[in-house]
Amino acid sequence: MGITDGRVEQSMRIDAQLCFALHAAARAFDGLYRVVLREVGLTYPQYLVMLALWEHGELSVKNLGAKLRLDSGTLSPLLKRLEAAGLLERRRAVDDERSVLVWPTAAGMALEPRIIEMKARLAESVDLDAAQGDRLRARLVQLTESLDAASARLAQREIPPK
Amino acid sequence: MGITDGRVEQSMRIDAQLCFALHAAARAFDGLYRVVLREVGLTYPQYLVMLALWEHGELSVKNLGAKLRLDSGTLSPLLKRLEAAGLLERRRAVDDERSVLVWPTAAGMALEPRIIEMKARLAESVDLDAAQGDRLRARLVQLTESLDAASARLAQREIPPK
DNA sequence: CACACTTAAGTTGTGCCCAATTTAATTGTG
DNA sequence: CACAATTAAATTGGGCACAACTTAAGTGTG
Repeated sequence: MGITDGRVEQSMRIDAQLCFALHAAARAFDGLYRVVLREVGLTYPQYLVMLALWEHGELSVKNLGAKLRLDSGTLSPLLKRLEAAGLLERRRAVDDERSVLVWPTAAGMALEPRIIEMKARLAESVDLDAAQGDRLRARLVQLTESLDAASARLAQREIPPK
Repeated sequence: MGITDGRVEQSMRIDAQLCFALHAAARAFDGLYRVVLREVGLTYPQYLVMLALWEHGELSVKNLGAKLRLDSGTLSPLLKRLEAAGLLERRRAVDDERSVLVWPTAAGMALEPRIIEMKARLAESVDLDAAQGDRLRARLVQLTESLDAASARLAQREIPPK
């Protein structure tokens, strides 16, 4: 294959890819959530938005994006769909007309207990020790941070002249 | 918030979500790869396809899908784009006209050393111990399996009548 | 005050992902 | 052999993710 270092070549194998394993696991989780979320008519990202709103009551699009790591290009149409579904409302903030506030409607709030019940069923179905899962989660958060830092360094190096 | 069990409510918090951490890490990895893959004009899924082709030389769309966990709905247009870019070729298999075989062109093969060099730069930029990374990968593979098993169980329960 | 700069959402375009459906080829069974 | 069932790709449609750009609102400095 035109390379001499066995270790480098080894690192090219798909099943050795941490990145690939990460994607596969994320998609597997997605698939599982999709099955149960279909009952309430939500997609996984929509579920994350509702989760954030149940926790915080009201959020600006910007804050929501920061929490979910999504930009307005993704959120704007997604929020529009949730608004059309009657689960949340949107209004420009009075003190700063640039920002848009989002909060759950009564129907949106009514969804929470159903989702909690659903998650209980899910947790039961997946064989995953809670403590172990939390350790894994912590390692993923740490990984995300170091990846973001690396991205920032690379981006900076690519556009170095101010 | 209308629920009495503190632990259940705790499990609703976004930052407690393994699933969310997984997504965020996958997207962070994606972002990092995007920066460097842009130089060679590949997206991350396209890169995975090329990786599989460098390793196996020739694959059917079905086999490719099994390895990458993608279906024809995703692969068909993606492969079409890679073909248009001159990186691979496609042809119906002679022994079974249903299946389509895919293999890298010379230009596609020529990309491999560039990618290897690129990955070396990446590895250097990300602060990640190799052994630790591999342990994490193994746990993710295991998680994926148990999630898939749970999905299969749920799907079966939902459409029980034969 | 004026004007450049910055910030927040939204829009557009490209690509990915999946579900559902379609088409064509192959296989299995009476 | 005939014909139902299965299989492999491709297509269609909805939604997510991001880059690049636009618009409008706020900020800061001369």
